[in-house]
Amino acid sequence: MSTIRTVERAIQIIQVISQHPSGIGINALAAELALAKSTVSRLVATLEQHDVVQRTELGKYAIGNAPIQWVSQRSYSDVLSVRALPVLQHIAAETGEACTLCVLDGNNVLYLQQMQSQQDIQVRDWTGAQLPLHVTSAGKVLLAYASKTHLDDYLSNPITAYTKHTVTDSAMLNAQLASIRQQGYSYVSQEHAEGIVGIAVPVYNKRNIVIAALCIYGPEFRFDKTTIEATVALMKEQAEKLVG
Amino acid sequence: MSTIRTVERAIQIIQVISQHPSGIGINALAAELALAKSTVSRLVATLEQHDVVQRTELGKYAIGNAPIQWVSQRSYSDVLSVRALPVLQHIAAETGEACTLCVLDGNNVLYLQQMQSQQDIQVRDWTGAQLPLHVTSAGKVLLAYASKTHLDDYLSNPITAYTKHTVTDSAMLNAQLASIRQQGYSYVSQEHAEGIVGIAVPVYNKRNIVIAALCIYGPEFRFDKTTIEATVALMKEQAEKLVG
DNA sequence: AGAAGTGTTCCATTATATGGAACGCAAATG
DNA sequence: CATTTGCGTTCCATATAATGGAACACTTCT
Repeated sequence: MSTIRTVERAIQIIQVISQHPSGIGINALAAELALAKSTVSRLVATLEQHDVVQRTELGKYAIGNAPIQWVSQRSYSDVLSVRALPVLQHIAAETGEACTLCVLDGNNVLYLQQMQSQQDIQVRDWTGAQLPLHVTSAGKVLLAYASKTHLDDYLSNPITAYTKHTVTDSAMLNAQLASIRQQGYSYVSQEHAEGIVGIAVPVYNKRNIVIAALCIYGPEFRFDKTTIEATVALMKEQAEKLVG
Repeated sequence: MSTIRTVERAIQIIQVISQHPSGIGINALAAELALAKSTVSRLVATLEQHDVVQRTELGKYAIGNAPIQWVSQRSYSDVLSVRALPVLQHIAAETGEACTLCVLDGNNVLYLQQMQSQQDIQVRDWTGAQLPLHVTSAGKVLLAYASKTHLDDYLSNPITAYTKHTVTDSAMLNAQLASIRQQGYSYVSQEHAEGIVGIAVPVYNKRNIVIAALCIYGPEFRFDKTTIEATVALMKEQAEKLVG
Protein backbone atom coordinates (compact mmCIF):
# COMPACT_ATOMS: atom_id res chain seq x y z
CA MET A 1 0.00 0.00 0.00
CA SER A 2 1.54 3.28 -1.08
CA THR A 3 1.68 6.12 1.37
CA ILE A 4 1.67 9.88 0.96
CA ARG A 5 5.07 11.46 1.45
CA THR A 6 3.77 14.91 2.27
CA VAL A 7 1.56 13.55 5.03
CA GLU A 8 4.46 11.49 6.42
CA ARG A 9 6.51 14.66 6.59
CA ALA A 10 3.74 16.43 8.45
CA ILE A 11 3.53 13.55 10.92
CA GLN A 12 7.28 13.63 11.48
CA ILE A 13 7.08 17.35 12.16
CA ILE A 14 4.32 16.81 14.72
CA GLN A 15 6.35 14.11 16.43
CA VAL A 16 9.44 16.25 16.73
CA ILE A 17 7.41 19.21 17.95
CA SER A 18 5.69 17.00 20.53
CA GLN A 19 9.08 16.15 21.99
CA HIS A 20 9.78 19.81 22.68
CA PRO A 21 7.21 20.95 25.23
CA SER A 22 8.72 24.42 25.44
CA GLY A 23 8.76 24.78 21.68
CA ILE A 24 11.07 24.46 18.67
CA GLY A 25 11.70 26.70 15.67
CA ILE A 26 11.48 26.21 11.92
CA ASN A 27 15.26 26.11 11.44
CA ALA A 28 15.81 23.45 14.08
CA LEU A 29 12.97 21.38 12.67
CA ALA A 30 14.38 21.68 9.16
CA ALA A 31 17.82 20.65 10.38
CA GLU A 32 16.53 17.69 12.36
CA LEU A 33 14.41 16.40 9.49
CA ALA A 34 16.85 17.34 6.72
CA LEU A 35 14.18 19.30 4.86
CA ALA A 36 14.22 22.71 3.27
CA LYS A 37 13.25 25.60 5.54
CA SER A 38 10.59 26.71 3.10
CA THR A 39 9.03 23.25 3.04
CA VAL A 40 8.94 23.05 6.82
CA SER A 41 7.57 26.57 7.08
CA ARG A 42 4.62 25.73 4.83
CA LEU A 43 3.92 22.42 6.52
CA VAL A 44 4.02 24.01 9.97
CA ALA A 45 1.80 26.87 8.82
CA THR A 46 -0.78 24.32 7.72
CA LEU A 47 -0.60 22.53 11.05
CA GLU A 48 -0.83 25.85 12.89
CA GLN A 49 -3.87 26.96 10.94
CA HIS A 50 -5.67 23.85 12.14
CA ASP A 51 -4.45 24.21 15.74
CA VAL A 52 -2.48 21.00 15.47
CA VAL A 53 0.51 23.04 16.62
CA GLN A 54 0.56 26.46 18.20
CA ARG A 55 2.96 29.36 18.69
CA THR A 56 4.46 29.75 22.15
CA GLU A 57 5.11 33.12 23.75
CA LEU A 58 8.70 32.91 22.53
CA GLY A 59 7.54 32.39 18.97
CA LYS A 60 8.43 28.71 18.90
CA TYR A 61 6.06 25.91 17.93
CA ALA A 62 4.52 23.47 20.40
CA ILE A 63 1.65 20.98 20.34
CA GLY A 64 -1.73 22.65 19.89
CA ASN A 65 -5.20 21.85 21.11
CA ALA A 66 -6.52 19.92 18.11
CA PRO A 67 -4.73 16.66 19.04
CA ILE A 68 -6.28 16.94 22.48
CA GLN A 69 -9.71 17.12 20.88
CA TRP A 70 -8.81 14.18 18.67
CA VAL A 71 -8.11 11.97 21.67
CA SER A 72 -11.04 13.28 23.67
CA GLN A 73 -13.16 10.21 22.93
CA ARG A 74 -10.39 7.94 24.08
CA SER A 75 -10.83 7.15 27.74
CA TYR A 76 -8.58 8.69 30.39
CA SER A 77 -7.32 5.21 31.08
CA ASP A 78 -6.25 4.74 27.45
CA VAL A 79 -4.48 8.05 27.66
CA LEU A 80 -2.78 7.15 30.90
CA SER A 81 -1.71 3.74 29.59
CA VAL A 82 -0.14 5.07 26.43
CA ARG A 83 1.68 7.77 28.34
CA ALA A 84 2.95 5.24 30.87
CA LEU A 85 4.28 2.67 28.41
CA PRO A 86 7.86 4.00 28.19
CA VAL A 87 8.07 4.15 31.99
CA LEU A 88 6.75 0.61 32.42
CA GLN A 89 9.25 -0.65 29.87
CA HIS A 90 12.12 1.06 31.63
CA ILE A 91 11.24 -0.27 35.08
CA ALA A 92 10.67 -3.80 33.81
CA ALA A 93 14.03 -3.71 32.07
CA GLU A 94 15.87 -2.30 35.10
CA THR A 95 14.33 -4.61 37.66
CA GLY A 96 13.71 -7.69 35.58
CA GLU A 97 10.25 -7.90 37.16
CA ALA A 98 6.75 -7.44 35.81
CA CYS A 99 5.69 -3.83 35.98
CA THR A 100 2.14 -2.59 35.81
CA LEU A 101 0.01 0.52 36.01
CA CYS A 102 -3.21 0.42 37.99
CA VAL A 103 -6.15 2.69 38.70
CA LEU A 104 -8.94 2.69 41.25
CA ASP A 105 -12.13 1.24 39.81
CA GLY A 106 -14.95 1.18 42.32
CA ASN A 107 -13.86 -1.25 45.02
CA ASN A 108 -11.25 -2.87 42.83
CA VAL A 109 -7.84 -2.17 41.42
CA LEU A 110 -7.86 -2.25 37.61
CA TYR A 111 -4.68 -3.31 35.83
CA LEU A 112 -4.36 -0.98 32.82
CA GLN A 113 -1.09 -2.11 31.31
CA GLN A 114 1.64 -4.56 32.21
CA MET A 115 5.17 -5.04 30.93
CA GLN A 116 6.14 -8.60 31.57
CA SER A 117 9.37 -9.89 33.14
CA GLN A 118 11.74 -11.70 30.80
CA GLN A 119 12.88 -14.13 33.46
CA ASP A 120 12.15 -17.84 33.40
CA ILE A 121 9.85 -17.63 36.38
CA GLN A 122 7.14 -15.10 35.64
CA VAL A 123 3.99 -13.84 37.21
CA ARG A 124 0.70 -13.75 35.43
CA ASP A 125 -0.27 -10.81 33.20
CA TRP A 126 -3.22 -9.13 34.86
CA THR A 127 -3.89 -6.48 32.20
CA GLY A 128 -7.59 -5.69 32.14
CA ALA A 129 -8.24 -7.60 35.34
CA GLN A 130 -9.75 -6.30 38.56
CA LEU A 131 -8.67 -7.44 41.99
CA PRO A 132 -9.80 -6.38 45.44
CA LEU A 133 -7.94 -3.41 46.81
CA HIS A 134 -6.89 -4.87 50.18
CA VAL A 135 -4.76 -7.75 48.89
CA THR A 136 -2.52 -6.07 46.31
CA SER A 137 0.24 -3.51 46.70
CA ALA A 138 -1.31 -1.23 44.08
CA GLY A 139 -4.71 -1.61 45.69
CA LYS A 140 -3.37 -0.62 49.09
CA VAL A 141 -1.68 2.47 47.64
CA LEU A 142 -4.90 3.50 45.93
CA LEU A 143 -6.87 2.86 49.10
CA ALA A 144 -4.34 4.83 51.18
CA TYR A 145 -4.98 7.91 49.06
CA ALA A 146 -8.65 7.34 48.30
CA SER A 147 -11.38 9.75 49.29
CA LYS A 148 -12.99 9.38 52.69
CA THR A 149 -16.17 8.17 51.00
CA HIS A 150 -14.30 5.43 49.22
CA LEU A 151 -12.33 4.27 52.21
CA ASP A 152 -15.38 4.16 54.48
CA ASP A 153 -17.36 2.30 51.86
CA TYR A 154 -14.62 -0.27 51.31
CA LEU A 155 -14.17 -0.94 55.01
CA SER A 156 -17.91 -1.33 55.52
CA ASN A 157 -17.78 -4.53 53.47
CA PRO A 158 -16.38 -7.84 54.73
CA ILE A 159 -12.67 -8.12 54.03
CA THR A 160 -12.01 -11.44 52.37
CA ALA A 161 -8.92 -13.54 53.00
CA TYR A 162 -7.10 -14.93 49.96
CA THR A 163 -4.14 -16.54 51.73
CA LYS A 164 -3.17 -17.11 55.30
CA HIS A 165 -1.19 -13.84 55.05
CA THR A 166 -4.14 -11.65 54.05
CA VAL A 167 -4.80 -8.81 56.49
CA THR A 168 -8.54 -8.86 57.14
CA ASP A 169 -8.70 -6.82 60.35
CA SER A 170 -9.76 -3.29 59.44
CA ALA A 171 -7.73 -1.72 62.25
CA MET A 172 -4.60 -3.47 60.98
CA LEU A 173 -5.47 -2.52 57.42
CA ASN A 174 -5.89 1.12 58.45
CA ALA A 175 -2.50 0.99 60.16
CA GLN A 176 -1.00 -0.34 56.93
CA LEU A 177 -2.60 2.48 54.96
CA ALA A 178 -1.23 5.08 57.39
CA SER A 179 2.21 3.54 57.02
CA ILE A 180 1.93 3.67 53.23
CA ARG A 181 1.02 7.35 53.38
CA GLN A 182 4.03 8.00 55.55
CA GLN A 183 6.66 6.08 53.62
CA GLY A 184 5.21 6.73 50.20
CA TYR A 185 5.05 3.13 48.99
CA SER A 186 3.49 -0.21 49.78
CA TYR A 187 5.09 -3.62 50.08
CA VAL A 188 2.62 -6.47 50.11
CA SER A 189 3.76 -10.01 50.73
CA GLN A 190 1.65 -12.99 49.74
CA GLU A 191 -1.69 -11.44 50.66
CA HIS A 192 -3.27 -12.34 47.35
CA ALA A 193 -1.29 -15.39 46.23
CA GLU A 194 1.27 -17.57 47.99
CA GLY A 195 4.81 -16.77 46.90
CA ILE A 196 4.00 -13.47 45.18
CA VAL A 197 5.03 -10.08 46.53
CA GLY A 198 4.40 -6.60 45.20
CA ILE A 199 5.69 -3.07 45.60
CA ALA A 200 3.67 -0.06 44.56
CA VAL A 201 4.12 3.70 44.58
CA PRO A 202 1.51 6.36 43.93
CA VAL A 203 1.41 8.31 40.67
CA TYR A 204 0.50 11.95 41.27
CA ASN A 205 -0.76 14.56 38.90
CA LYS A 206 1.05 17.85 39.11
CA ARG A 207 -1.25 18.98 41.89
CA ASN A 208 -0.29 16.13 44.20
CA ILE A 209 -3.46 14.21 43.62
CA VAL A 210 -2.94 10.46 43.34
CA ILE A 211 -4.33 9.26 40.02
CA ALA A 212 -2.81 5.81 39.66
CA ALA A 213 -0.40 3.32 41.17
CA LEU A 214 2.80 2.05 39.62
CA CYS A 215 3.51 -1.48 40.74
CA ILE A 216 5.91 -4.35 40.24
CA TYR A 217 5.47 -7.87 41.46
CA GLY A 218 7.22 -11.16 41.25
CA PRO A 219 8.15 -14.30 43.18
CA GLU A 220 9.06 -13.67 46.78
CA PHE A 221 12.49 -15.29 46.53
CA ARG A 222 13.65 -12.53 44.16
CA PHE A 223 12.90 -9.70 46.66
CA ASP A 224 15.44 -9.29 49.43
CA LYS A 225 15.76 -6.12 51.51
CA THR A 226 18.32 -4.51 49.18
CA THR A 227 16.23 -5.21 46.11
CA ILE A 228 13.16 -3.73 47.72
CA GLU A 229 14.97 -0.52 48.62
CA ALA A 230 16.50 -0.10 45.18
CA THR A 231 13.20 -0.89 43.53
CA VAL A 232 11.28 1.63 45.60
CA ALA A 233 13.79 4.33 44.76
CA LEU A 234 13.60 3.56 41.05
CA MET A 235 9.84 3.44 41.04
CA LYS A 236 9.46 6.72 42.90
CA GLU A 237 11.84 8.33 40.42
CA GLN A 238 9.97 6.91 37.44
CA ALA A 239 6.55 7.79 38.85
CA GLU A 240 7.74 11.41 38.80
CA LYS A 241 8.02 11.16 35.02
CA LEU A 242 4.31 10.47 34.79
CA VAL A 243 3.46 13.65 36.63
CA GLY A 244 1.35 15.81 34.40
CA MET B 1 1.00 32.06 3.84
CA SER B 2 0.22 29.15 1.56
CA THR B 3 -0.83 25.89 3.06
CA ILE B 4 -0.50 22.31 1.87
CA ARG B 5 -3.72 20.82 0.55
CA THR B 6 -2.70 17.23 1.08
CA VAL B 7 -1.92 17.86 4.73
CA GLU B 8 -5.22 19.68 5.17
CA ARG B 9 -6.98 16.66 3.79
CA ALA B 10 -5.18 14.40 6.21
CA ILE B 11 -6.16 16.66 9.10
CA GLN B 12 -9.80 16.63 7.99
CA ILE B 13 -9.69 12.85 7.90
CA ILE B 14 -8.30 12.70 11.43
CA GLN B 15 -10.99 15.05 12.66
CA VAL B 16 -13.81 13.03 11.15
CA ILE B 17 -12.34 9.80 12.48
CA SER B 18 -11.96 11.32 15.94
CA GLN B 19 -15.70 11.98 15.99
CA HIS B 20 -16.42 8.29 15.51
CA PRO B 21 -15.11 6.53 18.62
CA SER B 22 -16.40 3.15 17.43
CA GLY B 23 -14.83 3.62 14.01
CA ILE B 24 -15.67 4.68 10.45
CA GLY B 25 -14.88 3.16 7.07
CA ILE B 26 -13.10 4.45 3.97
CA ASN B 27 -16.32 4.79 1.99
CA ALA B 28 -18.09 6.85 4.65
CA LEU B 29 -15.03 9.06 5.03
CA ALA B 30 -14.82 9.58 1.27
CA ALA B 31 -18.52 10.47 1.12
CA GLU B 32 -18.33 12.87 4.01
CA LEU B 33 -15.27 14.66 2.66
CA ALA B 34 -16.28 14.44 -1.02
CA LEU B 35 -12.97 12.81 -1.95
CA ALA B 36 -12.16 9.83 -4.11
CA LYS B 37 -12.07 6.47 -2.29
CA SER B 38 -8.58 5.80 -3.56
CA THR B 39 -7.33 9.13 -2.24
CA VAL B 40 -8.85 8.51 1.17
CA SER B 41 -7.54 4.94 1.23
CA ARG B 42 -3.96 6.13 0.67
CA LEU B 43 -4.21 8.96 3.17
CA VAL B 44 -5.67 6.68 5.82
CA ALA B 45 -3.03 4.03 5.13
CA THR B 46 -0.37 6.65 5.79
CA LEU B 47 -2.01 7.67 9.03
CA GLU B 48 -2.42 4.03 10.04
CA GLN B 49 1.21 3.24 9.37
CA HIS B 50 2.19 5.92 11.87
CA ASP B 51 -0.42 4.85 14.43
CA VAL B 52 -2.25 8.12 14.05
CA VAL B 53 -5.34 6.02 13.37
CA GLN B 54 -5.87 2.35 14.02
CA ARG B 55 -8.10 -0.48 12.85
CA THR B 56 -10.90 -1.51 15.18
CA GLU B 57 -11.98 -5.11 15.64
CA LEU B 58 -14.73 -4.48 13.12
CA GLY B 59 -12.21 -3.29 10.56
CA LYS B 60 -13.17 0.36 10.86
CA TYR B 61 -10.77 3.18 11.59
CA ALA B 62 -10.54 4.98 14.95
CA ILE B 63 -8.03 7.27 16.61
CA GLY B 64 -4.69 5.59 17.29
CA ASN B 65 -2.11 5.95 20.01
CA ALA B 66 0.24 8.42 18.34
CA PRO B 67 -1.92 11.48 19.07
CA ILE B 68 -1.95 10.40 22.70
CA GLN B 69 1.84 10.40 22.70
CA TRP B 70 1.83 13.79 21.00
CA VAL B 71 -0.17 15.34 23.81
CA SER B 72 1.70 13.50 26.54
CA GLN B 73 3.79 16.55 27.41
CA ARG B 74 0.69 18.66 27.74
CA SER B 75 -0.50 18.64 31.32
CA TYR B 76 -3.58 16.68 32.39
CA SER B 77 -5.18 20.00 33.19
CA ASP B 78 -4.66 21.28 29.66
CA VAL B 79 -6.20 18.08 28.39
CA LEU B 80 -9.16 18.37 30.74
CA SER B 81 -9.70 22.03 29.84
CA VAL B 82 -9.77 21.45 26.12
CA ARG B 83 -12.09 18.51 26.51
CA ALA B 84 -14.41 20.52 28.75
CA LEU B 85 -14.72 23.60 26.53
CA PRO B 86 -17.82 22.50 24.60
CA VAL B 87 -19.57 21.60 27.85
CA LEU B 88 -18.72 24.91 29.50
CA GLN B 89 -19.99 26.78 26.46
CA HIS B 90 -23.24 24.86 26.48
CA ILE B 91 -23.93 25.42 30.19
CA ALA B 92 -23.04 29.11 30.00
CA ALA B 93 -25.39 29.53 27.04
CA GLU B 94 -28.23 27.62 28.70
CA THR B 95 -28.00 29.28 32.08
CA GLY B 96 -26.72 32.68 31.10
CA GLU B 97 -24.23 32.45 33.96
CA ALA B 98 -20.46 32.10 34.11
CA CYS B 99 -19.41 28.48 33.96
CA THR B 100 -16.05 27.16 35.04
CA LEU B 101 -14.05 23.99 35.46
CA CYS B 102 -11.93 23.55 38.56
CA VAL B 103 -9.47 21.07 39.94
CA LEU B 104 -7.97 20.43 43.34
CA ASP B 105 -4.53 22.00 43.68
CA GLY B 106 -3.01 21.42 47.08
CA ASN B 107 -5.21 23.29 49.51
CA ASN B 108 -6.76 25.45 46.83
CA VAL B 109 -9.25 25.20 44.03
CA LEU B 110 -7.68 26.03 40.66
CA TYR B 111 -9.89 27.57 37.97
CA LEU B 112 -8.83 25.90 34.72
CA GLN B 113 -11.24 27.45 32.26
CA GLN B 114 -14.21 29.80 32.43
CA MET B 115 -16.92 30.67 29.94
CA GLN B 116 -18.22 34.07 30.82
CA SER B 117 -21.87 35.17 31.16
CA GLN B 118 -23.15 37.52 28.47
CA GLN B 119 -25.40 39.38 30.85
CA ASP B 120 -24.86 43.01 31.83
CA ILE B 121 -23.98 42.10 35.38
CA GLN B 122 -21.10 39.66 35.31
CA VAL B 123 -18.81 37.97 37.76
CA ARG B 124 -15.07 38.10 37.51
CA ASP B 125 -13.15 35.62 35.33
CA TRP B 126 -11.07 33.53 37.71
CA THR B 127 -9.25 31.45 35.08
CA GLY B 128 -5.81 30.51 36.37
CA ALA B 129 -6.60 31.71 39.88
CA GLN B 130 -6.51 29.73 43.09
CA LEU B 131 -8.94 30.18 45.92
CA PRO B 132 -9.30 28.42 49.25
CA LEU B 133 -11.43 25.31 49.13
CA HIS B 134 -13.82 26.11 51.96
CA VAL B 135 -15.35 29.29 50.54
CA THR B 136 -16.27 28.25 47.00
CA SER B 137 -18.84 25.80 45.69
CA ALA B 138 -16.25 24.03 43.53
CA GLY B 139 -13.83 23.93 46.42
CA LYS B 140 -16.39 22.33 48.70
CA VAL B 141 -17.21 19.68 46.10
CA LEU B 142 -13.53 18.87 45.70
CA LEU B 143 -13.07 18.77 49.45
CA ALA B 144 -16.12 16.53 49.87
CA TYR B 145 -14.55 13.92 47.62
CA ALA B 146 -10.93 14.47 48.57
CA SER B 147 -8.72 11.80 50.10
CA LYS B 148 -8.66 11.41 53.84
CA THR B 149 -5.12 12.79 53.88
CA HIS B 150 -6.21 15.92 52.08
CA LEU B 151 -9.30 16.53 54.16
CA ASP B 152 -7.44 16.04 57.44
CA ASP B 153 -4.66 18.32 56.31
CA TYR B 154 -7.04 21.04 55.21
CA LEU B 155 -8.99 20.98 58.46
CA SER B 156 -5.80 21.10 60.51
CA ASN B 157 -5.22 24.65 59.29
CA PRO B 158 -7.17 27.69 60.51
CA ILE B 159 -10.28 28.26 58.41
CA THR B 160 -10.35 31.88 57.35
CA ALA B 161 -13.52 33.94 57.08
CA TYR B 162 -13.98 35.98 53.90
CA THR B 163 -17.47 37.34 54.57
CA LYS B 164 -19.83 37.23 57.48
CA HIS B 165 -21.39 34.17 55.77
CA THR B 166 -18.22 32.08 55.65
CA VAL B 167 -18.47 28.79 57.51
CA THR B 168 -15.35 28.54 59.64
CA ASP B 169 -16.41 25.90 62.15
CA SER B 170 -14.92 22.59 61.05
CA ALA B 171 -17.84 20.57 62.42
CA MET B 172 -20.25 22.67 60.37
CA LEU B 173 -17.97 22.43 57.35
CA ASN B 174 -17.84 18.65 57.72
CA ALA B 175 -21.63 18.56 57.87
CA GLN B 176 -21.75 20.58 54.65
CA LEU B 177 -19.37 18.14 52.99
CA ALA B 178 -21.48 15.18 54.06
CA SER B 179 -24.54 16.90 52.63
CA ILE B 180 -22.73 17.53 49.36
CA ARG B 181 -21.80 13.86 49.12
CA GLN B 182 -25.40 12.91 49.71
CA GLN B 183 -27.10 15.29 47.28
CA GLY B 184 -24.37 15.29 44.69
CA TYR B 185 -23.87 19.05 44.40
CA SER B 186 -22.91 22.09 46.42
CA TYR B 187 -24.64 25.44 46.72
CA VAL B 188 -22.53 28.12 48.35
CA SER B 189 -23.98 31.49 49.15
CA GLN B 190 -21.78 34.51 49.73
CA GLU B 191 -19.05 32.67 51.60
CA HIS B 192 -16.29 34.16 49.48
CA ALA B 193 -17.76 37.45 48.27
CA GLU B 194 -20.89 39.33 49.23
CA GLY B 195 -23.64 38.91 46.65
CA ILE B 196 -22.07 36.00 44.79
CA VAL B 197 -23.42 32.46 44.89
CA GLY B 198 -22.14 29.31 43.26
CA ILE B 199 -23.33 25.83 42.38
CA ALA B 200 -20.92 22.99 41.67
CA VAL B 201 -21.18 19.33 40.74
CA PRO B 202 -18.41 16.74 40.71
CA VAL B 203 -16.92 15.50 37.45
CA TYR B 204 -16.18 11.80 37.64
CA ASN B 205 -13.96 9.64 35.49
CA LYS B 206 -15.55 6.47 34.25
CA ARG B 207 -14.56 4.68 37.44
CA ASN B 208 -16.49 7.05 39.69
CA ILE B 209 -13.43 8.90 40.88
CA VAL B 210 -13.96 12.65 41.17
CA ILE B 211 -11.37 14.43 39.05
CA ALA B 212 -12.77 17.97 38.81
CA ALA B 213 -15.68 20.20 39.66
CA LEU B 214 -18.02 21.89 37.22
CA CYS B 215 -19.27 25.14 38.63
CA ILE B 216 -21.38 28.15 37.77
CA TYR B 217 -21.64 31.35 39.75
CA GLY B 218 -23.30 34.67 39.52
CA PRO B 219 -25.06 37.41 41.48
CA GLU B 220 -27.37 36.09 44.18
CA PHE B 221 -30.45 37.89 42.86
CA ARG B 222 -30.40 35.70 39.74
CA PHE B 223 -30.63 32.41 41.67
CA ASP B 224 -34.08 31.54 43.03
CA LYS B 225 -35.10 28.04 44.10
CA THR B 226 -36.38 27.06 40.64
CA THR B 227 -33.26 28.29 38.94
CA ILE B 228 -31.05 26.38 41.31
CA GLU B 229 -32.90 23.12 40.74
CA ALA B 230 -32.87 23.48 36.95
CA THR B 231 -29.24 24.45 37.02
CA VAL B 232 -28.21 21.48 39.14
CA ALA B 233 -30.04 19.11 36.81
CA LEU B 234 -28.37 20.60 33.74
CA MET B 235 -24.94 20.55 35.30
CA LYS B 236 -25.22 16.96 36.44
CA GLU B 237 -26.30 16.00 32.94
CA GLN B 238 -23.43 17.88 31.34
CA ALA B 239 -20.86 16.60 33.82
CA GLU B 240 -21.75 13.13 32.58
CA LYS B 241 -20.48 14.14 29.13
CA LEU B 242 -17.02 14.69 30.59
CA VAL B 243 -16.87 11.17 31.90
CA GLY B 244 -13.92 9.46 30.31
C1' DA C 1 -25.34 -17.47 -8.22
C1' DG C 2 -25.49 -12.59 -8.41
C1' DA C 3 -25.61 -8.25 -5.99
C1' DA C 4 -23.85 -5.24 -2.72
C1' DG C 5 -20.31 -3.63 0.12
C1' DT C 6 -15.57 -3.12 1.53
C1' DG C 7 -10.93 -1.40 0.67
C1' DT C 8 -6.79 -1.77 -2.75
C1' DT C 9 -4.22 -1.39 -7.02
C1' DC C 10 -3.28 0.45 -11.54
C1' DC C 11 -2.20 4.14 -14.58
C1' DA C 12 -2.45 8.49 -17.29
C1' DT C 13 -2.50 13.18 -16.12
C1' DT C 14 -1.53 17.50 -14.16
C1' DA C 15 -1.17 20.51 -10.63
C1' DT C 16 0.67 20.56 -6.36
C1' DA C 17 4.60 20.38 -3.36
C1' DT C 18 9.34 21.18 -3.59
C1' DG C 19 13.82 23.57 -2.76
C1' DG C 20 16.97 27.24 -3.73
C1' DA C 21 17.36 31.97 -3.47
C1' DA C 22 15.83 36.35 -2.24
C1' DC C 23 13.29 38.89 1.09
C1' DG C 24 11.77 41.32 5.45
C1' DC C 25 12.29 41.87 10.15
C1' DA C 26 14.44 41.57 14.78
C1' DA C 27 18.17 40.89 17.81
C1' DA C 28 23.01 40.64 18.72
C1' DT C 29 27.67 42.25 17.99
C1' DG C 30 31.68 45.16 17.25
C1' DC D 1 25.67 53.34 14.59
C1' DA D 2 26.40 49.81 10.87
C1' DT D 3 26.95 45.18 10.08
C1' DT D 4 26.17 40.47 11.02
C1' DT D 5 23.43 36.82 12.43
C1' DG D 6 19.24 34.60 13.04
C1' DC D 7 14.43 33.99 12.35
C1' DG D 8 10.57 32.73 9.35
C1' DT D 9 8.26 34.00 4.68
C1' DT D 10 7.69 34.64 -0.24
C1' DC D 11 8.81 33.85 -5.02
C1' DC D 12 9.26 30.92 -8.95
C1' DA D 13 10.72 27.21 -12.17
C1' DT D 14 10.30 22.45 -12.20
C1' DA D 15 9.27 17.64 -11.99
C1' DT D 16 7.36 14.34 -9.50
C1' DA D 17 4.12 13.27 -6.28
C1' DA D 18 -0.76 13.17 -5.53
C1' DT D 19 -4.96 12.57 -7.83
C1' DG D 20 -9.25 10.25 -9.44
C1' DG D 21 -11.57 7.01 -12.36
C1' DA D 22 -11.80 2.33 -13.30
C1' DA D 23 -10.73 -2.27 -12.52
C1' DC D 24 -9.73 -5.54 -9.06
C1' DA D 25 -10.01 -8.83 -5.01
C1' DC D 26 -12.37 -10.26 -1.24
C1' DT D 27 -16.38 -10.76 1.96
C1' DT D 28 -21.13 -10.72 3.13
C1' DC D 29 -25.91 -10.79 2.03
C1' DT D 30 -30.09 -12.17 -0.56
